[in-house]
Amino acid sequence: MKVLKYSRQRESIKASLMSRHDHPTADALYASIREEFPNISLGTVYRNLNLLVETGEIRRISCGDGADHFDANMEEHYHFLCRECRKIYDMEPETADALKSLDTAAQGYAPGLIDSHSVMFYGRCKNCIEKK
Amino acid sequence: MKVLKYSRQRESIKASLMSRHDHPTADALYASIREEFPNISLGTVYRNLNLLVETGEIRRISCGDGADHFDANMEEHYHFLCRECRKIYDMEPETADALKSLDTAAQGYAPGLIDSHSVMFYGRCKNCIEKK
DNA sequence: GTCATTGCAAAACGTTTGCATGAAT
DNA sequence: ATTCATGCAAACGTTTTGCAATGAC
Repeated sequence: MKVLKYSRQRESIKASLMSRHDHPTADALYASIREEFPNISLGTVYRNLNLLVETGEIRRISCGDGADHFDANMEEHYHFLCRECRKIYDMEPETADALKSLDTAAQGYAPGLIDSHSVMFYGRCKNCIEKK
Repeated sequence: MKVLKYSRQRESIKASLMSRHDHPTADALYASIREEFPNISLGTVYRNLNLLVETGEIRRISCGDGADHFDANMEEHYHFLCRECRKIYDMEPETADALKSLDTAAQGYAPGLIDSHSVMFYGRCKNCIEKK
């Protein structure tokens, strides 16, 4: 098994992601990392994001809008993509019941092993509804 | 607003998708349509799949495995992607409660308007768990 | 006749990879 | 000294697009 070596680029990528409250794409993250590391390459950003996902330090959000998004918040929560403004919202389950039901619904498919951190919802957000 | 004209290619794409129980990608669908329309182009398949999604006749499944998948089953159900075998399963909510809780959890974000047909779950399926 | 749809090829997009160089252990 | 990580550029797979020709209405 491969042993990770320290790299300041990887640290910076993780730190940058942790400091954000949005859910940036690799490219958006690349743009902000460049302020600190003007020579960093996009390939390095992708490679390290993949590593960080593998080690469970960050999470990948594939919402189907073309590019993957990333999130350093590893607490149990869902994501909601507004199909109108394309913004991704964090979505905490309102009640323990909601969570429990999700797990129940999942039992038949992957008993005890569902990765419920990755549930994706789609719709139209409050903001967009009110603007109409 | 654009008015759709009849096209046998579009009909065939929809019919082909309706006849399948899996969740094919555009490319997989293209391969099977080619048996009936040897000259159809991949661009046409993509264009029509997009049209059919817009009109609500079929559904797009973006599970983050590289390519979008499509589904002609418009009944309320979720999808589950096994991260090991990469198969997509249909996932009927086990109980009305599970569904209700999902809707409840969604109220704060898109009251009454969440597209709950598109909830995606991720994990490891029973088959893959048993094989270990 | 008008305008949507097609096939084709090229381009666009997000992401991965090969390789020679550099950094960490 | 070994082996992982980097920057760069090229390649990859998926999807979109421009265009002239065809088909639906």
